[in-house]
Amino acid sequence: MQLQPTASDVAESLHDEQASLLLKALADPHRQRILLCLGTGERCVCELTGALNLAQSKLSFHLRVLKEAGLLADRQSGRWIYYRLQPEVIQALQNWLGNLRLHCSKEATPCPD
Amino acid sequence: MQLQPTASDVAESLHDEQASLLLKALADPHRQRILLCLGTGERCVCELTGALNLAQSKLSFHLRVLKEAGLLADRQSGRWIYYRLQPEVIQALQNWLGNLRLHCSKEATPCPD
DNA sequence: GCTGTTGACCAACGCATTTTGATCAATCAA
DNA sequence: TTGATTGATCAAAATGCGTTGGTCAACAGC
Repeated sequence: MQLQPTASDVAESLHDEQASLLLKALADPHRQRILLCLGTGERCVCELTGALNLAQSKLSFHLRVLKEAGLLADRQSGRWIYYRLQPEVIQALQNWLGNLRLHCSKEATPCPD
Repeated sequence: MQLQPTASDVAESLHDEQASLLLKALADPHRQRILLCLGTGERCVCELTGALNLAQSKLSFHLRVLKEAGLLADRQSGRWIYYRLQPEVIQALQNWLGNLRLHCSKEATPCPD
């Protein structure tokens, strides 16, 4: 049973449904801060708690949302759990957005009366 | 007084606050469908109502959210109002996402004990 | 003018998501 | 084994967001 989309699932382009999940996960300010922080490299949860000044259970909740969307991966090392971005998934979302732009400049046919 | 960010405001890169507004606007499935529809070109509200099968006031609400985020522009022609995507804004969001990927692969320094 | 149509706006309601505080499992050191 | 630390999970409360139905302004045709 596959819980999260793997990187290869989304490497090239994204189904609208997957894009929807990603965009929903990205919509929260706390989660955006988490992503910005992880944009500088992998980090342990205990580091994130301090860096972002978030209550532990709140951080854990948002990390889970991001992970379930496929945006984050984690690894355990002893007592610590390290999270990192999944750049392929972000790339796929960039591509999805890019597709929106391809033909959007076509002017509307005027509404008949 | 400037209500929405203009295209040139966001042409190159995006402040985190602007990105936040965009991502929040993108988080709703109805709004995603609107964008996908407008991805094929400019459309009148009355067309969108039919194409997306949305109640008028619901559609109007979501169009406003997207417009206030800067993702859409509109023009009036007689009784009709035509909406279109703002490709520069979408491009800017793509860039914002791209920046996340630049340095994200740096491995964490192990947590000291 | 009057009427029909298009589409924005508003407030009340209801649902989904977030927050909070507590508990629990796993790991490690003493 | 005991106690401390890390981080996930749960239920309840709080918050935020979307929906609904109604009203209103602008425009066009009669």
